[in-house]
Amino acid sequence: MSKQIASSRSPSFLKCGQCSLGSLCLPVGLDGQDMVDLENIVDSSSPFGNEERVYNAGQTFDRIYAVKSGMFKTVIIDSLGNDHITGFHLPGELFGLDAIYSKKYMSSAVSLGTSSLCAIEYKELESLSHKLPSLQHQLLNLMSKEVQQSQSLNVDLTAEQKLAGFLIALAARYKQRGYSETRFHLVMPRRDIANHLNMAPETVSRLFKRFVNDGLLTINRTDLTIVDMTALKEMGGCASVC
Amino acid sequence: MSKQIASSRSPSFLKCGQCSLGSLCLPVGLDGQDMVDLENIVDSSSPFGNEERVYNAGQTFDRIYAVKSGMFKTVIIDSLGNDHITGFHLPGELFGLDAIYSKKYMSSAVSLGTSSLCAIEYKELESLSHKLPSLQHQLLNLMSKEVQQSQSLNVDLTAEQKLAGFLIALAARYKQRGYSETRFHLVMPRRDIANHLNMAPETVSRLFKRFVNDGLLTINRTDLTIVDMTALKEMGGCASVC
DNA sequence: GTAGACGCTTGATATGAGTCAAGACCCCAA
DNA sequence: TTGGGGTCTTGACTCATATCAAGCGTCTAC
Repeated sequence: MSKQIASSRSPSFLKCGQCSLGSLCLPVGLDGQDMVDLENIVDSSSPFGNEERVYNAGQTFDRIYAVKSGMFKTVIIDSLGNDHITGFHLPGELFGLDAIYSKKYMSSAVSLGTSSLCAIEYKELESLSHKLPSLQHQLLNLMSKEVQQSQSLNVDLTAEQKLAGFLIALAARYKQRGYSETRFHLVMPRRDIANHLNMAPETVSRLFKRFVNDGLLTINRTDLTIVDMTALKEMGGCASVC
Repeated sequence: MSKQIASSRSPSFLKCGQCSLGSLCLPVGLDGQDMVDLENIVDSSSPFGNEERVYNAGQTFDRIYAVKSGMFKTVIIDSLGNDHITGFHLPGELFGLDAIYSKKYMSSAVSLGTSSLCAIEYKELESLSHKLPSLQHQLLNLMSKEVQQSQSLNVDLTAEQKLAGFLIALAARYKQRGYSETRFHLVMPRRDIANHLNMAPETVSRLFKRFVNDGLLTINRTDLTIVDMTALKEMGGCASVC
């Protein structure tokens, strides 16, 4: 990828210690010199435009990424050429972790809208983790969370339950980041939501209509408001986040 | 759990350095004193009987487990009471890793047939990982593998593709452990296979019949022989293991 | 042996969600 | 302002797989 990566030393770079996402991201538990050590292995990228690629499946793994702003999706492609969105990544979340074992990216990472991220050389991160117990701890925690989340996506639910669960989880993640949990923008197109949840875009459309009719939410293109959170949670069966 | 756990110092315990699973399990990359250090935090359990529980969902997380012999399944239960088998674990594989983040087990672990395992206090494992770069490396690798695998289970496939993929992956894992990759025992009941793959037991039954009719495999209760691996792989679309 | 239980198989039917096809809406560009 | 391309919605129809309901093995216990 020819994307320009600014060094952490460049003036435009907001260091981890100053970043508002510190409480969600890798720096959890770090301060003083430890924080500086981490900052020194983090590089900040210039923004990505809509649908711009960070890396492609099959590329040699070297870095993991943390979302700084906007949203990224990770997409795997099976041998038949069908693609599947494994996740949408919000600010403070990491992606690329699935490549550690295989040493090459198993998925492609793509920007949704205008988004930016931080890149961390994995080799350096692993070394630094030996020195900094808190960093190792947080890295393992974040990977564990990832395991748990992708496992809970596997449960057999109706389309209705899956979509409700998806919205609840998204709301919770926005809330965690200090945004409204009842009103937010659906950055990704319906097609992407459908793909991620293994359903047809038409089904997503019909379900949204039903949710609106049932007074669970209002929606205007990408502007979504959750009207009855309780009912939505009940419907989703607390599938993802309870 | 009242299960007896023998200390690694007890005579019956086969130490990691002598264990044939060392090349798959945590000890990868360790030797000398490092191996001894690991052995000292590993406890070996007495065998579990069929359907016996190792831990229950909701219990406080303290240990991760490595399968020594037999097979274990991990089961999550959603708020509606439906259970879902997140995985079957073969010798050398770890489970309980999804609990690191949440600090309590998200799933229950259950023995299939007579099986045994090793228990590792997670706190001690994390501490030891600071000291031993190779151990940290392997732990992160195994977690990454787990992420990748559960993600690839999420792709939208037909029942036929899912079952074929499941058998291929199982064959590959047996091969890795020095067993035949074409002939093995299906330790788990049809019901469990169906549950894991999100289908009805009847569908599994019908598909097995079709696979036999099409000359892909022969099956006698739990005794399965893959006759045409190539065709099976093609059918599975290399979904899990290529 | 025989009875009971359990798991597996098989067939008939139902249904949720996919597919196909058309139309509506929205946004941008000229 | 108008035209064109994309995304989203809606309706009609199809199909894969679930569900329901027997029936069949096979194993165990007495």
